[in-house]
Amino acid sequence: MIDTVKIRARVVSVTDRYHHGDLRRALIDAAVEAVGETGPSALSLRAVAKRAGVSHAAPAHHFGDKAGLLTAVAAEGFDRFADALERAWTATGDFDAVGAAYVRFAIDHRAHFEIMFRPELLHMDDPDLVRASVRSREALHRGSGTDGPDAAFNARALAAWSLAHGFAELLLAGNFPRAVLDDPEGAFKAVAAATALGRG
Amino acid sequence: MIDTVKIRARVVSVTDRYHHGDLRRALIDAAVEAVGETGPSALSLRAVAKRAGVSHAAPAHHFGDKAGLLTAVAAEGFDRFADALERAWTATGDFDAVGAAYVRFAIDHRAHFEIMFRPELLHMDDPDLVRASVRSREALHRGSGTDGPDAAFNARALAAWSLAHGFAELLLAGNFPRAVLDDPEGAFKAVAAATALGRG
DNA sequence: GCAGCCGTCTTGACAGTGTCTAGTTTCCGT
DNA sequence: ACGGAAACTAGACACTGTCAAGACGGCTGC
Repeated sequence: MIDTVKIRARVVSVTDRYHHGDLRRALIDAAVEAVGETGPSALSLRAVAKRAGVSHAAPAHHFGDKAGLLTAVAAEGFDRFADALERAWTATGDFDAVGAAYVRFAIDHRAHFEIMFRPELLHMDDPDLVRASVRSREALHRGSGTDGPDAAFNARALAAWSLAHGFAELLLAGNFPRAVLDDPEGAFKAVAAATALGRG
Repeated sequence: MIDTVKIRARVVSVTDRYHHGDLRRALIDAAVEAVGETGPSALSLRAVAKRAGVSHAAPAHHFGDKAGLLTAVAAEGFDRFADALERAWTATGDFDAVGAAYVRFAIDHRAHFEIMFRPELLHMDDPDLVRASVRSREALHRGSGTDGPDAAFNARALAAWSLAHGFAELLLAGNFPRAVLDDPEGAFKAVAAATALGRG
């Protein structure tokens, strides 16, 4: 308890010091914020630095370059994504719910999601990114009832993934009517039902 | 015949003149080329201008700004997209083929496709873009057997669109194994078959 | 046939961008 | 207490998109 207080005090007071304390974390948060406001294309590294209250070159020290920062965001996103999918699967045990969680994540963590599937913005060979993205792929395969060694070649697995991903992408891009936006998870379940991919 | 020759000769010889002749067309082509090489995020208006052999500010005159150029590319893309979907539908009359055409288009016209569904890069209120995108949406609804007044709210229509779109996006982003890349249309048909969305 | 207009394109400038280098500040192990 | 290493700053560079002003040339009205 004493430790907790100590650490909190340190983190707070540390903000205006030369050594930030946890600048890496702060930069990721600032990047997520900025992406949430302006989209990933318009993201400026200098604006992120300013938001975190550090000099314009500080991000490069922690992430190498712009793609490095986005890679860190994507990796964090994939980890939370895997958590969400696993949670939905263990709670309900059917694909409808996992797919709905897929869509829900895209909406609630839009900034992360908009970066996660953009290879040209990332360092695709980053170990953390690879680990996290494999983790969420596995969670999804489990959730679509297509677990196993050759899940990648399984038509059912590809169908489940494509359906959820396409739904999420089209939704975020503004291609769906109001009714879908009002109840995205319900809409997705209706869509999944229309494909007989329902329970798996 | 004489006219054709005359026009061709004019277009060719006109390239190095002060008045380009069809700079608008040339800039769109150059943009598509550049996007195909470097992706949409790294697209530089100045690089496009250089590629077309004109000054760096020439694009702005025809398209207003960068988003204007991309909007023109997207509109052209949606028109060709609608053509392709309509062709597949009238030729075969089933959804499998229309979905396969969806995927085929994303691969063959990757540069167009990568721009078409990125609202933050476009002027979404551009009349040409709206017209063309509505056209391809209608073609798709026809192709998924969900034509009619309330097609947008039809779960089956959303399912078909989501499936094809998700498959295409995931494929382009490099998330599918080699086997899928070798025969994308066949893979999609197998995926569609797994959903009971097969014939419509 | 030719004067002038207007659309087409160029030139130059500006603020903002990512990234590199060198330098300054601070922490931490000894 | 001190020396090395890590964290961060400051300045510079080439490049970006956009804007204003000007140069050019095809077309229309006479």
